Amino acid sequence: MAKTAPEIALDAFDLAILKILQRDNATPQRTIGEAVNLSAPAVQRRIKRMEESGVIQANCAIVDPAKVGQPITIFVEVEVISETADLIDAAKAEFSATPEVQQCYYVTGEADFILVIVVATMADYEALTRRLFFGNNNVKKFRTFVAMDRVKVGLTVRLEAPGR
Amino acid sequence: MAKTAPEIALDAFDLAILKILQRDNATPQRTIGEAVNLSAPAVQRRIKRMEESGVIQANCAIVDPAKVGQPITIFVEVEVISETADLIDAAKAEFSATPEVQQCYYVTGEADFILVIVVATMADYEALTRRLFFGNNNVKKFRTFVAMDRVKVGLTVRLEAPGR
DNA sequence: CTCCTCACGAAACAAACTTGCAACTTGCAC
DNA sequence: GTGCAAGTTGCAAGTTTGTTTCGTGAGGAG
Repeated sequence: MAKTAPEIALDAFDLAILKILQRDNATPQRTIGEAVNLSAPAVQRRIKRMEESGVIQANCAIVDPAKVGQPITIFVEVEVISETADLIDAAKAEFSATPEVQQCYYVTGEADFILVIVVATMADYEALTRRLFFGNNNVKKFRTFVAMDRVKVGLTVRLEAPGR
Repeated sequence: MAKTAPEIALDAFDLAILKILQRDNATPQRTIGEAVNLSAPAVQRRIKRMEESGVIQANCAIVDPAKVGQPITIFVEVEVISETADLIDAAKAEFSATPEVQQCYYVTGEADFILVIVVATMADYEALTRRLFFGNNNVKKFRTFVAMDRVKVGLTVRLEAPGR
């Protein structure tokens, strides 16, 4: 039921492998092996273990939104009226199910949710606000930030040096 | 120098392929071919074309930050004092070069930059604020939002249905 | 000291990717 | 309507890559 989470321990080899895969997971295992001084099978076993343990969550292609007709990235801070558990869960579910919502975080501070939204046109965004925010009685207010420049985009995680 | 951007046109096949790769780029081309009714070589050629044209920006492994000792995700809205081109560029460069900064956007609205930061401890974040914000004379103020729940995380882009 | 467990490396095996070629479809000029 | 040129497809062979198996050696417990 619960997803297998064996809480694996990672050594310097694993981190070095992750560092490479995080940048390009099409790198041949043999090449990785040469880079980290390990044989290809050893690399293969470690990758498999990290995938099974959830350290590697997914292997996916990163698509340029602008090249597929979705050039607008928007941040939204959402403030809700009532923070009861079921209302928050309902909001999480709705945001998660919306394909235009690329990322959704439940946060502390002056807002309750922060959304990253990718759309084709401002009209699309306007329609989305009607549905997600104005159509939701529990949304008190929301603030919009339109991205002019995607300076740095990725999900790359910092991997500390082996000596730890 | 300039990145090759042949501005390719995508048809329904390309979108269907992208949709699969966006979720799992380790899917065999043969399997993709069966799903979209194309032969494996045809799929391969389309993927290659999309990679060369920049539609597919990268192929990478998604690492769970919590599993590698970086359990804290933080949003920061940064407001600067002066918005001259060189100062903005300097800020972009500094944010980009900081490994803890996972994402950085230059935005319109009540803030100028929005950052997504991933760190191991709040002490690390505190040290980072000293360096990035208090140590930068051009930062007027910044607001911090700590993520309690990463409800939806990804860089998946919505791909409209073939009929277009 | 012996046994057990575990991780690594080398080689064989299986699978996937890549390339060349001929045939088909599409668009356009004549 | 006819013929040409460009692009795309599918098939098949060749090559690279990923995967499994087996044997070896390094700790750790009894």
